[in-house]
Amino acid sequence: MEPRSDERPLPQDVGRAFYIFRRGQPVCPPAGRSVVIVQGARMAKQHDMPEDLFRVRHSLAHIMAEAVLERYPDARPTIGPPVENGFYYDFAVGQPFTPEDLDAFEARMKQIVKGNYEFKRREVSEAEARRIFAANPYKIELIDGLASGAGDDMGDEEEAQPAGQAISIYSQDTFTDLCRGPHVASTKEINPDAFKLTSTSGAYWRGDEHNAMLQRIYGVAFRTRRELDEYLQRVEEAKKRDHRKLGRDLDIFVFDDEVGPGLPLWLPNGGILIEELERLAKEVELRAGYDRVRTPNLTKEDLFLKSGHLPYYAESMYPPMELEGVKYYVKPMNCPMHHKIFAAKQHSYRDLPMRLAEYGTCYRYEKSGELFGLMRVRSMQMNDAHIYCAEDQFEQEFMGVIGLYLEYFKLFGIEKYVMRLSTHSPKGLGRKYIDNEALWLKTEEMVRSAMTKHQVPFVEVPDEAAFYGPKIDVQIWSVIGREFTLATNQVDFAQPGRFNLTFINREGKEETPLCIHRAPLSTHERMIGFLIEHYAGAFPVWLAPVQAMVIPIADRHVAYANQVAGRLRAEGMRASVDDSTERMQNKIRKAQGQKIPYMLVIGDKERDAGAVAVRLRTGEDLKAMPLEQFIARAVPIMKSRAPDL
RNA sequence: GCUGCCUUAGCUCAAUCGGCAGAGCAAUCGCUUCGUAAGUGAUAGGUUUCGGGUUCGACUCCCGAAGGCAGCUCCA
Repeated sequence: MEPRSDERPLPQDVGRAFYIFRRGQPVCPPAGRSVVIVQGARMAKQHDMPEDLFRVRHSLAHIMAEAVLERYPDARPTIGPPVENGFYYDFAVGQPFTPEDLDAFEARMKQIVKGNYEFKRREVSEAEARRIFAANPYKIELIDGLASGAGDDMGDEEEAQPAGQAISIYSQDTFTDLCRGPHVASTKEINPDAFKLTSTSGAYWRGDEHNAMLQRIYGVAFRTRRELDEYLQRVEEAKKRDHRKLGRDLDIFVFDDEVGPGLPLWLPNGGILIEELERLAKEVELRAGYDRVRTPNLTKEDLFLKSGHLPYYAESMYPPMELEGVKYYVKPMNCPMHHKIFAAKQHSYRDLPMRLAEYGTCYRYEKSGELFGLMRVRSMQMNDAHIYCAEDQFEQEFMGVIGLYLEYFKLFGIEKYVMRLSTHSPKGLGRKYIDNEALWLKTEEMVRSAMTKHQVPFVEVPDEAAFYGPKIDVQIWSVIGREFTLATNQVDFAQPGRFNLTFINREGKEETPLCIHRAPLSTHERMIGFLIEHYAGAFPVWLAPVQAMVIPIADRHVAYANQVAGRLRAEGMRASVDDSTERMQNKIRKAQGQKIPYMLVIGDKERDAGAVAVRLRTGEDLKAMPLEQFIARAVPIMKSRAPDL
């Protein structure tokens, strides 16, 4: 088996796809609980990770604040929670921190830890808390929140505390912080060699870009030096399979400054990946009853006004071009045009469900800082389709799409993902979301019950829906740990009405269909970015840009090598001949570097016997075998899209 | 977009205090014709990302822009 994208271990004891999200990050389950809530998960936060680590990380955040305040007395600590692998603390401070600051903070923290200071908890009245933190407007704001029953310095606003509950403060050495705890009893519980400050960055107060920007310092912390080293090692290893690096090494894609940021150029090897994925999608979608359509990359403004996209998405659309007084937009999604295709004909209930598929190319003007290799780009080709169905067909259609997800994940061996039911939030109605709460609740329940009935595990996260309806997103992680939505399955109760889409039902009356937006194979960009990392560049045979490299040992073997490659190509394999003047060893090394599945070495013996000596990229040497025998082995593996070699 | 950092040959990186811009790999041309992860010689490759400034002199210092990286925000 080829390596999978698993170097960022999931919390232990957690069933796959069964863990909890907090602020979009998966977090550990309560100690001793192996399966966790699927819906509306809210939990006592001190149990998000083993409690001793939670205390250590949380306490280190306070100790870091002490070190920061010693060096910068004007800094104002704001919020500093433990997080996966460590902790951070956000400070309001005049000057951003420098790498030298970090070194100094870390050195000072080690001293403090070795000082064996006690962490003392004290409960204070609201008035006293206001006195203690009078010089820190951020803490005062937190106290305001506590007094009114909102969150605390963990930044977890959803987890409301009863109003009027006692306010607690924690002190160690010279530092006192507003804090719920818990903490270590003494700094001697902290291993001074098992933590490290890793980075600084800007971060908005309370995660809102309209607020002031604070300076965040991240640290990682573990129980032992060894665990810390292992973590740092894992991070280094992960960088090696970063799709941005492998994409260049394997000649899959490039970015060019003169073309523009976020606009990838697919090299021939990338072109092959795209072709293979589209071939897969077309086969699967043909079987699943989809019709393929094609639509323009450009449409008049009116269409996006009608769809309702412009008010919500204008910021991430390329600005319009105006011709003869008419504004045209480059499309950021295909749906409005698919709706128009549905509307082009009158439909009977007998036509439904109607499934319109298109690998459409869309353009979205993502903010510059949001671009990320292939995972977040400005031009993308989506595995898009829209399913128009009657309400009583919804469950089957929606779960049919989920079935496609699962089929693809099995094919690719994707095991680390989470399905997320993204729902609306009441406060976003009319702003982020279509203002029809009844329909939200109804469609959310439709999805929830369909998923539950079919026993597909999911987590539920409010305020993540599309503007037109709830959705099931499939969350995956890039090799460096960033979370992305890979695939999506969205309910749309808004656009069919806006487009006056109707069908004639059994009673002979007009009825508005539901629409399901879905993209199980994501976009080519994100899917391939993910697959590069998932396979660490060692693609299964069917995806490998070069499937077999024929390696003649000496010049006199080149003619036969070309013959072999020709025979393989006749079987539909992508085979090349390395006829460079290098030695065989060097040719093998290069082919290994390109992660080519099969290396076929050819010398006198093979030429004379009509054979090939097969070396797999795993290093395994299958020795010489008749060419036809190799074909009998490899071609079925290729055609069946098997993971084997 | 915001905060910080970075940008030297196709790639990975050097260049002392401001004093002649270098190496490995890759590429090209030879020699070598080899049995499972680097044979060998030579050649070429640079307006040090771009635009200003300071200086006798700038890869090096200052200002601005572009692109990238980390995080925030946002997202397929």
